[in-house]
Amino acid sequence: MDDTAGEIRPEDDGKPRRVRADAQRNLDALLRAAMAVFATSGVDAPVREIAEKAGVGIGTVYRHFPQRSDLIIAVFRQEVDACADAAPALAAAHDPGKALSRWMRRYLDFIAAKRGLAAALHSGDPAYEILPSYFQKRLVPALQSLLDTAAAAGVVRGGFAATDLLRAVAVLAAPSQEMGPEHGRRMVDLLLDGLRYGAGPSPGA
Amino acid sequence: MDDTAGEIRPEDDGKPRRVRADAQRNLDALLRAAMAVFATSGVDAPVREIAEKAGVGIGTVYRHFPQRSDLIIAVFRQEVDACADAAPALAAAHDPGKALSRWMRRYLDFIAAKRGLAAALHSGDPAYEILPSYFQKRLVPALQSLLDTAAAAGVVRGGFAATDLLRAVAVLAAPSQEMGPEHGRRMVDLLLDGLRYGAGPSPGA
DNA sequence: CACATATACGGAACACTGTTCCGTTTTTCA
DNA sequence: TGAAAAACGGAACAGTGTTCCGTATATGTG
Repeated sequence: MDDTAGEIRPEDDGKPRRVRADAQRNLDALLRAAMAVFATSGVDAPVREIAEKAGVGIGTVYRHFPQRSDLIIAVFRQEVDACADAAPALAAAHDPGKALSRWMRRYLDFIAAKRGLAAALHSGDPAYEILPSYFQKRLVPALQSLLDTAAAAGVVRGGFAATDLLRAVAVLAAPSQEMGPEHGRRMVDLLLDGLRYGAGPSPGA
Repeated sequence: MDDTAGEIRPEDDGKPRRVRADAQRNLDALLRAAMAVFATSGVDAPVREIAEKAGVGIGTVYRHFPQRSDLIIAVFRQEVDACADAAPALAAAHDPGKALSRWMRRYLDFIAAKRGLAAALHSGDPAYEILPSYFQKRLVPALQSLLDTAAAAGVVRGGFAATDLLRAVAVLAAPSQEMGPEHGRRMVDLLLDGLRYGAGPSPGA
């Protein structure tokens, strides 16, 4: 609600000193390093590896993220934000149908990269309990606006809930068997074709 | 294929010495202790805790199960076997409809107790790759025979794949939100009611 | 029954985690 | 310029899984 993207600062009030430049720089480096390491080695990667890749000491990691889960959560939120923010950008750059399909691909890639994170989410650790709601809060409006715009333009059917679509893709992207990434893409394309079926300029009948 | 239940011995060939009694006793105690601890604390419980509960040293655990995952796999296989073996037992003790519904409840309880294990399965550790196929190999025939018997008796519709039902229950039992165990039971009952709908002695029309 | 030996046991020791702590360094601002 | 606040770095701690080997014991034989 208060920090959606960009630099992260706790407060901007009448405090005399502002956040030190090196602190902000290290925080950014940490988030970037963590994102890369999590994508490569999963969320169980050692903290020391992330610290080394970011070029900082271990103490610095724990200064910014008191618990290991705080770092995971920060990366997750940042990636959710990036995915959500992609929606208006795509809507401005493409026609409604293309914007919708491109965003779905974007979302699919996001989910597919979150293998290990899904396991962490359901691990029972209460630290992660806030993530699903954040996921919904940011992504549902993003997709809903794309859906509404596309429906208004007559390229897809209206009246379809963004939540259902998000959940469907998330489940489809799960690698239960050794089905490659092709599978997820085909299923998402199929879902979109389903939305296009029966679309028309006038929503009624 | 070779050891379905009961005592576990690697070979029974012409070897002069048979398995030492204390070894077998400790192995049984370990499996029992591991099952209890996994159910209580999840599959991430410390090995030392299991060793202590079984009344053996840590070295003994690793003598029987060289890797931590071997112990998890052994417990899992044992519980899958128990669930699969319950099918013919229930079929012999109850009428087809009752046997089917009781087994589904039994299976639901099995799945519901495996929270942490599901996370381990999808952790990418190749040691667990054999488990899903074992799961299918043992459980699909068990449920299929119950389904066929019930269909032949006319209490449920025929032509329903056991695999789909197993997967559906496994997904429904997953605690994505904070829905209690009641939710899983209601959904399973609903699935069974669905199977009963339109059932009759003659499958055609 | 006594004994020799393969077998199994137990737990100290090792390697590697996440996390805490505090002396040192750097940045900020008067 | 200088002092204080802020942040840094990494040694040290606590708790994992795993290995190793001296010790204890069950087994089969004379």
